[in-house]
Amino acid sequence: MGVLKYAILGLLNRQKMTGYDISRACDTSLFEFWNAKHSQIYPELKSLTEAGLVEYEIEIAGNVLQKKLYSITPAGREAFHTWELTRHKPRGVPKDEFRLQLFFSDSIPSEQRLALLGAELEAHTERLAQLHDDLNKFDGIPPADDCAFCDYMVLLGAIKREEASCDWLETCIDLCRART
Amino acid sequence: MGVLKYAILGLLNRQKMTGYDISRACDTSLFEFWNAKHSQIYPELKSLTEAGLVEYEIEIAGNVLQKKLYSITPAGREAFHTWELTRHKPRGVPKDEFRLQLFFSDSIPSEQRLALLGAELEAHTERLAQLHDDLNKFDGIPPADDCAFCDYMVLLGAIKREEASCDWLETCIDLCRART
DNA sequence: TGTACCATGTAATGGGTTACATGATTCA
DNA sequence: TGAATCATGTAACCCATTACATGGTACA
Repeated sequence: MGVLKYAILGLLNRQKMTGYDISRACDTSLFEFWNAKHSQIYPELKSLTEAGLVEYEIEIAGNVLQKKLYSITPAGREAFHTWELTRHKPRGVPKDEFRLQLFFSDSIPSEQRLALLGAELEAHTERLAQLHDDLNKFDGIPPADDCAFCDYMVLLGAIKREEASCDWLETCIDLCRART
Repeated sequence: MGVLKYAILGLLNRQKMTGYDISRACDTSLFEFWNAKHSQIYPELKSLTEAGLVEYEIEIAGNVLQKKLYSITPAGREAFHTWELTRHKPRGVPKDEFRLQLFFSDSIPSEQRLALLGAELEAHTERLAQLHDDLNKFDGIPPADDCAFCDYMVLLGAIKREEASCDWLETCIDLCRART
């Protein structure tokens, strides 16, 4: 495993960044499919530096503040490229507390189950609306060799995922109502 | 957190089981939304026993083999029921190595990207076929108060999820072809 | 001058996987 | 009698989160 490593290398393959920038990227551009806290990123950058896959230069911001501006090394690019071309076996199905709850919901009254389903649907509907807003920021489909095109594809994936969740939850609600 | 605890309590709320049975259940009925290895389950059962939420009786199978047959206690039922009725905040988006890879795929040749997308589509298509087989085992929709109805709902969820994945991957493949 | 944000780290803890370790039962 | 499966556990390690800890910069 050790996928975080490649997330970082992939970002640095595009441009020089600080640990803080990488942390920001996890909260924004990578948000839909990866995440990491700064407490994980800084140690990882340290070990990548020791492994010779990245390097840094100190930059002074303002008067005193030292920023470490990281860049990828040729060895790092090589490692990233190998990973990028490899077909990785999917890890098991993601854990989902809501589905676990629903799986055991024959043990609670029907109205309570409907309440849980309704709340879940509301959350996904809201999330879907946000994603549609993000999609509307695109001015047409970017060209395929542009990294904006990748942004576009993963955003489409997030939208289809949320749509499927909403669709499923609506079906469940209908079924519960029809069969009670 | 500590959701595994409730997965176990939920199973024991239905029937008495051994640690091994619980382990099996994780690989089968819970597979679509939860999983745990036996090395995690046995210690958890120990701590649940210490907390008074479950208890066990020794059963002899064959001549010698001692099985621990666990059952839920009233306190355990209480704890499970509280969890079951609570609306839990969803943990962040699940990590997805493929999407990470796709996000960085502007760095590789177009044919390679299409190959990755094709392989991923194939895997999801196969998985979808399996799930449809599982659905066909149902003889109509079970009544809403039956635990088979819960099985049915989570299976529908798994199917919609896979359908969305296939749909998305097909869209990506089309887009890549159209814009190259 | 205060607040939001930029910037970097470590420590403790929890959750989870892999590997180690053992032995009984069932059925062909 | 051998293989698949049932059955229970521990140890080492890895990944990740929360909390601890510090301080500078930009801007209103």
